[in-house]
Amino acid sequence: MPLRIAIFDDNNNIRDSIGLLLRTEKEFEVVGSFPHVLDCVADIKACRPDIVLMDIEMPGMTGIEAVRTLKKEYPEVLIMMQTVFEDDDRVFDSICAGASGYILKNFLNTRLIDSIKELQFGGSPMSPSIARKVMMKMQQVTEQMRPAGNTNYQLTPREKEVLACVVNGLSYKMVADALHISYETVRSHIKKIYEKLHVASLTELVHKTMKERIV
Amino acid sequence: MPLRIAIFDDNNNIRDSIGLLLRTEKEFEVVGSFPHVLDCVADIKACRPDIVLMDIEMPGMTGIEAVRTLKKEYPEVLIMMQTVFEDDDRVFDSICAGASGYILKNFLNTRLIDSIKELQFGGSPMSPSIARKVMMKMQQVTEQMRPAGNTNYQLTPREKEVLACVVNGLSYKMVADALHISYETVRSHIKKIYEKLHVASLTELVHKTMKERIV
DNA sequence: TTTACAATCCCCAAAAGTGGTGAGTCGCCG
DNA sequence: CGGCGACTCACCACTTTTGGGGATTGTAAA
Repeated sequence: MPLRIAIFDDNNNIRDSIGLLLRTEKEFEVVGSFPHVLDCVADIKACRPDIVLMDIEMPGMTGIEAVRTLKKEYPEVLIMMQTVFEDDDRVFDSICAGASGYILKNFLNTRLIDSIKELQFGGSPMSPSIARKVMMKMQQVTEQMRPAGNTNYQLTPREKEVLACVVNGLSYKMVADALHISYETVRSHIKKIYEKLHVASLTELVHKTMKERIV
Repeated sequence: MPLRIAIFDDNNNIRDSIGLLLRTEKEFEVVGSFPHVLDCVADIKACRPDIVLMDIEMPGMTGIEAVRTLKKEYPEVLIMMQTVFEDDDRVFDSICAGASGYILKNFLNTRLIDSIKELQFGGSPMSPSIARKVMMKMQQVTEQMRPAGNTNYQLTPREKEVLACVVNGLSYKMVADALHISYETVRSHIKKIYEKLHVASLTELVHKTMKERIV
């Protein structure tokens, strides 16, 4: 079964040359080639590609919006972005929008085939600088996820369960019901948790728990 | 000026063969080679590498903890992880801890030199499957950053003030005091907010507010 | 075996929050 | 001007939470 590929690019020459290039590979089949993304959902619906090559600069709807739209409708389609410039920020955005790979047009001739195969087999081909950017963003985000880091309050498993419940908005009674224990037991746990987290009310508790990503 | 490289790996053979391999490149200089990471901070302080090759499985302190520690002390040092198995999760964690690249030991011979150079010139060499994992995590995280996106609950400025207070753990009385209004007024605002956010208790309110990044 | 602690349950009195209803002032817009 | 909405305040009845006390069981470490 061949790998079905669709191309979106406003430049006819590039579209054609990509098509020619891809046709040199037996297992590739170019099933669509479009100069804009205004009808991209309908286009994809019609040609059913496995992989989409998406130019990032296009008239009308931009490639990155198209990615977002397409990914919402067809999450299983893999999208590889391509751009002339090493336009880090926009490519980065499009990656966040749902693209799985990225390649510079300069490298189309030498790297396109390999990149598509990498994409097909579970990889995410991207240029070095983008990779670094993604890594740093990654680290930055996970960093802000745990502010104090090693804030270990030594909650017991049961206490964590109770905490999870109240944080999700359950009242003591509902927690008791959910965990099949009595109302008074819930209270006992809560009291302990209050001591351990140094709070004195549910609002503080929820706030601290969510801010510090406990439970 | 040569590129200074340090190696951490508990396997002497691997450490030696990596050293030999790297010495074939004129611009590389192996400035340190250590069988464990227990003194990694001191080691780095002593040999001052530009790039660290870090084995992920090691006795005592694990490679990933070492990454976290080192990055705290020497954020400018680039760290490349290496592992025998394609141990996605742990490698992924170490990347989050601050590693800038990752390579499978199988590929050491063929890809190590290139990967180090890629690292040196601003890239983030990593195996395809890890790249994909990172991408997906990236998308998932940025997704949860804006949950519904356009969740506009039309809170008035005053209501937002009140909300900010209660979310920070203040009781009604304290809010009243802080905003120089009466207790009953605070209650009025809270009631309105409850309606607008479709919640029925403070815990739900705090939870929803924090989850959806209101205030 | 004693000690320690998680987990379960109970009671009382005080404090805080919830729901409903009503109502006054102010400023803005048609 | 009249209506609307933001902001302010009040009262009543009710529920929920909080801060003290205490008790029992079982398990696991000292």
